[in-house]
Amino acid sequence: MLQVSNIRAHKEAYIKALKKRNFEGESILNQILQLDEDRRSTQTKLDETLAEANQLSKEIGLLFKTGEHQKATILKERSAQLKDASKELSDGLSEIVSNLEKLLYTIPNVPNEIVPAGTSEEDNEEIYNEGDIPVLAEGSLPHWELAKKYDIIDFELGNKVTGAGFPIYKGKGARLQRALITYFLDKAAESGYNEYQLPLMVNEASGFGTGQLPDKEGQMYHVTEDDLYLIPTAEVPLTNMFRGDMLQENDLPIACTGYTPCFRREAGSYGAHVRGLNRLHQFDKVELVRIEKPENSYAALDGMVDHIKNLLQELKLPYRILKLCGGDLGFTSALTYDFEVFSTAQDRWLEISSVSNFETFQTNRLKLRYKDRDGNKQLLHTLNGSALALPRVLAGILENYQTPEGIIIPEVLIKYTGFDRID
RNA sequence: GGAGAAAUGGCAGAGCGGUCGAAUGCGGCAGUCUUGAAAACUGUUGAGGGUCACACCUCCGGGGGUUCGAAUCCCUCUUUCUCCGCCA
Repeated sequence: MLQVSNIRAHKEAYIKALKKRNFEGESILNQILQLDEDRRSTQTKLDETLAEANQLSKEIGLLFKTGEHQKATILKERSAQLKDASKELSDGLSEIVSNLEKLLYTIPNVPNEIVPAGTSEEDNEEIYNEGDIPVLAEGSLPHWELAKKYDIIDFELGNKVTGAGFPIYKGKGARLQRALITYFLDKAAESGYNEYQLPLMVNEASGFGTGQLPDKEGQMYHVTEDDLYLIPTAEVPLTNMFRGDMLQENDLPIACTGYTPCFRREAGSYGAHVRGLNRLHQFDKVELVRIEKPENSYAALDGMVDHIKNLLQELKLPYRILKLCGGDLGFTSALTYDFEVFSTAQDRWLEISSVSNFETFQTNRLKLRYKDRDGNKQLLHTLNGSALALPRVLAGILENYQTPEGIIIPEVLIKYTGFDRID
């Protein structure tokens, strides 16, 4: 959520930047500024009325003490008038504030100046790539065929137990998953991230804090009986641990990580591109979250990119990094880099990580601030990134490491899997 | 799930329906003293809105009510603790 004070100060720049994500902001920003004016003037009137009522109450109290009941009764009438007036003003104020917030919720984050304009993923900029795309032997298979051939992932069984999009990993498939999780967590610890084990359901306030609510309820599974939401990513519990906090300068930066299953409804996604592990309702992911002072957040974003690069180098998977264009940028993000692994047998790139700086967009909702050396309170910046999302990494490993003798396990994983080949 | 008790500032802990945004202690910050530190002493120290700055307004778990006036009374929800039940 943008800050009204910033909208006032940078209106023209914001309108221009929002155009990069094809958001026409001029009229809505003007409405917001107008509502904010109304808010303040109504608040002032209300304050004056309440001040008079407070004063009056004190006088009435004194009159009762001195036994001047008649005078007190006269003042009580005035007090009743003030009460009516303040009721009206405060109702009006609530309505203005609620309208103001409704508008604020509809505005996406302002893209960073280096974000390219664009309308879809076609316009994302490839900024880096690494790793050779292997030339596979004749008869090489897509990962869902390999999964079946080696009996390591059972899609039908998951379909039977739960439904489409809930695969069951079996045997070496399950162990490979567990190996990847441990490997990713160990690497995160090496980079200074503190590990957490998190709730998989969150309350409404948390969904709101990170921007899943309101409006994007459809992405999350909702447990209506208890009004809880299954997390679509560990970002939600990780970031919301700090909701409402006032941190000290020496608490910063905060770097935390957690492995969780992630649940996504993905309503309306069907077709060939969601086959196999490409898109699931439940998948595993190790997530990184950082809370940074504003002046450090972009350096921290680069650090996260380096961390993920290192994972892919060690796994020896061919990958590329994209800088998302305005049209493809998530609602809450100011700058996002996507990592994609090449799926050789499918001949397409699969997104396996998304790393973003949200600047103050989340912290403004979370009321997450710190006190700087001079005692000034400032909103912090939040960042997060997947490191990594398991299913597509698994897909990449299966497809890129397939040989006629079976699937070779990447070197770095062997100490975690305890086997070096799936056959 | 049932019965009872509680929820106050960073923490601990007072608080009669009317100068209570809230005693006191600890902690934090600043100063005096000291070569330095500790101790001692003095001062200061919640958040949000608003203002050039004051004034002023709001907040004592959340919401509602009674009253001229509520941290204080009533209703309700949530959470925590104790006891009982159930349970990996």
